[in-house]
Amino acid sequence: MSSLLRRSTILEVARLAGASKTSVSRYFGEERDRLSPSLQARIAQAASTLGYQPNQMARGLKGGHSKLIGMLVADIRNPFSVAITHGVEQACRQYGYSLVVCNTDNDPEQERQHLDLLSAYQVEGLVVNPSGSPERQLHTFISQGTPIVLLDREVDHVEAEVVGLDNHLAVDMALEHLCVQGYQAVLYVSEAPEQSSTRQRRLFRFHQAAEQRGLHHGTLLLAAPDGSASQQTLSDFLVAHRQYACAVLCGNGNATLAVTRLFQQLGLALGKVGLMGIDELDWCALVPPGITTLAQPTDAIGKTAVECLMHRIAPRTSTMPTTVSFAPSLIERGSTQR
Amino acid sequence: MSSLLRRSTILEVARLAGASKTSVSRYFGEERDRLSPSLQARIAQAASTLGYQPNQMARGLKGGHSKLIGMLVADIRNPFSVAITHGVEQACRQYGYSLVVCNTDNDPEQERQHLDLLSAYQVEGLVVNPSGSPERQLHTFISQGTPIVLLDREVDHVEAEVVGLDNHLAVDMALEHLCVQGYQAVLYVSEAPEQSSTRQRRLFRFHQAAEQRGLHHGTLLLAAPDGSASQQTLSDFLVAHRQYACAVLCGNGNATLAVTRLFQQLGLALGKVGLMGIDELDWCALVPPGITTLAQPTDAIGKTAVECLMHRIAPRTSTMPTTVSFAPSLIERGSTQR
DNA sequence: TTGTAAGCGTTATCAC
DNA sequence: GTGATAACGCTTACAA
Repeated sequence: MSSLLRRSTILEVARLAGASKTSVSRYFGEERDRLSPSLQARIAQAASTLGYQPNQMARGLKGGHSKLIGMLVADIRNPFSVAITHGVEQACRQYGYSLVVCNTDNDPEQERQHLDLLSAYQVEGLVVNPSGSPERQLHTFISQGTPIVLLDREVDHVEAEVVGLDNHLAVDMALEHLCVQGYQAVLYVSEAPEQSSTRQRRLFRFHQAAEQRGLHHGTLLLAAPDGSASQQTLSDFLVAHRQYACAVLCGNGNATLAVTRLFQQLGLALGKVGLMGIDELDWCALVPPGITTLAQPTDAIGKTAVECLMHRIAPRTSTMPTTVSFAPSLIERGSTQR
Repeated sequence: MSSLLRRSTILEVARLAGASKTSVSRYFGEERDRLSPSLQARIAQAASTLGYQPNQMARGLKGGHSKLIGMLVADIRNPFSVAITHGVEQACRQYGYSLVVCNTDNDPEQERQHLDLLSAYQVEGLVVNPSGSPERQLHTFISQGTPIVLLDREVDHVEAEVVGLDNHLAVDMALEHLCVQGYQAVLYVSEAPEQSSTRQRRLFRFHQAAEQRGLHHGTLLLAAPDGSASQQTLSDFLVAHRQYACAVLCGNGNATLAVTRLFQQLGLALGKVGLMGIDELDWCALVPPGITTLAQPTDAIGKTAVECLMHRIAPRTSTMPTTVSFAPSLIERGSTQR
């Protein structure tokens, strides 16, 4: 029975095994092989009877090896973020790291605090889905040699890999699909683009590509949560283009949610007025006749982010690219069927 | 400009401020008041020019004060869990603690690993939404004096506060509502109840209360994800009770999702056949005519969990109750309107 | 009010 | 192969 009051230490294991601290340390570190089989056995035995487990705090103290990865999420209640977090966590565990997840609720101040904190815990790497532009602090990490990966959003003047969706491609795929389905006028709906390079990029590409295709188009920036203004903008757009087949393209999951509500408030029939969203959500299949989406490969994105980190933590020969973009996959449903 | 290569240490601050390590330590600890204003000023000055921040690893090592709370989540992709996690994180931050979130994907083995890990990081408290029955390990924490709070699910033989919904009340409220709306036969749908005390409790109370009310009732345990068997069970129930007004009560969010899919596959009209779910979800308002739910006060639950922990970490006069149950709130929508 | 010095549990650097 | 021993950065008696 090993329900001691105190965690046992390396010294106690060493004594019980008739060995030195060093050997026990080696056993639990990278150098187990250097120990003779008999010593290994004794240590294993002693450790198990004592229920010994190395104290990570002490480990982190000496060599700076906290075995911790920090992750900053802009909005943890966003299903997309959750999916990515899930991927990141899995990958971390595979590499023997633990993940400290911090949620910033899109608040730059909280973001700053959390970054300080993660630095205080000596995280060995950082996965950041930025809320603001914490350039200074990220530079601090970089200059200390802590690798950083940016998720989904870039930060000015911070050189780090950026992992995320190929926004250019995503918008193109969306418009292509809408055109094929015969829609002639498209309204793009986005959350406020100021804070997010991804939102800006999608928005910009939308203008560009819609122009190229000769589509009638407009933009709706979501503001007030009650959606009063949005409702007006949407119906104005539909009226102005009533001679065309109209569709709405949503820039992310939140936009899709908001617009679906608007459709219901306005009594619009999905499909008659097309609806398509970037980001796949649980319920997109459930709102009849189903909402067409562009799904992001969230697990792959998370996994890739961690891989970038690992390559930089234990530097190999190959240099990594500075941007990794994934293609979305089209999930076709009734909302884009006229 | 403070972009040094290495984090500066307490010693450097002390030197620059012309003070001792102890004073600097006091300044950043609980004893700032004991220092003379002039000393405080000098230290503040020095610390800020050096960009000093105490190393939490070192702090944790000496006194065991890691300022870390560990949280184990059974399924991080479940919106309910996310909401709770959000609440827990906020509360932790308020108390000056950071949160390490570990997801177990409902896998007892992962759960064990994560518990070992959290213990290795010297977490000062634990919020656990158990996947299995990690009695042994939880006891280890308890015997080391680390307080534990159980979320939503109990674990046999582990004495710890349990924070969650008042399941008894929730089921009663649901049945009451369904009765008032004129439904006479109710099918209860649940995920496998083996692992979860909450699921068991709701299921049990359903039988009991449905019986008391003289309702016709049945049970559907979700198994295969494709839902083939479930579809059969549901339609059988409806056929068997076709002379009554039928409704389905879903035991949690996943069940609601699954059942909503079934309704669509079977072409059932919401309301005609009643549908009600425990757990509120983003999209419940969006599937016409809206799905009636019982919402859990997730923020309150998360906050309470952390408060329990804090009371035990810094023991006060009052003893805490061993169970804290919250009442759900009814959100009435069209799916329970005949 | 302030400082000195002894750890905390581990890893890294040398020796043997 | 194995083992002393000195850090790591901080807290905390104990002095002054």
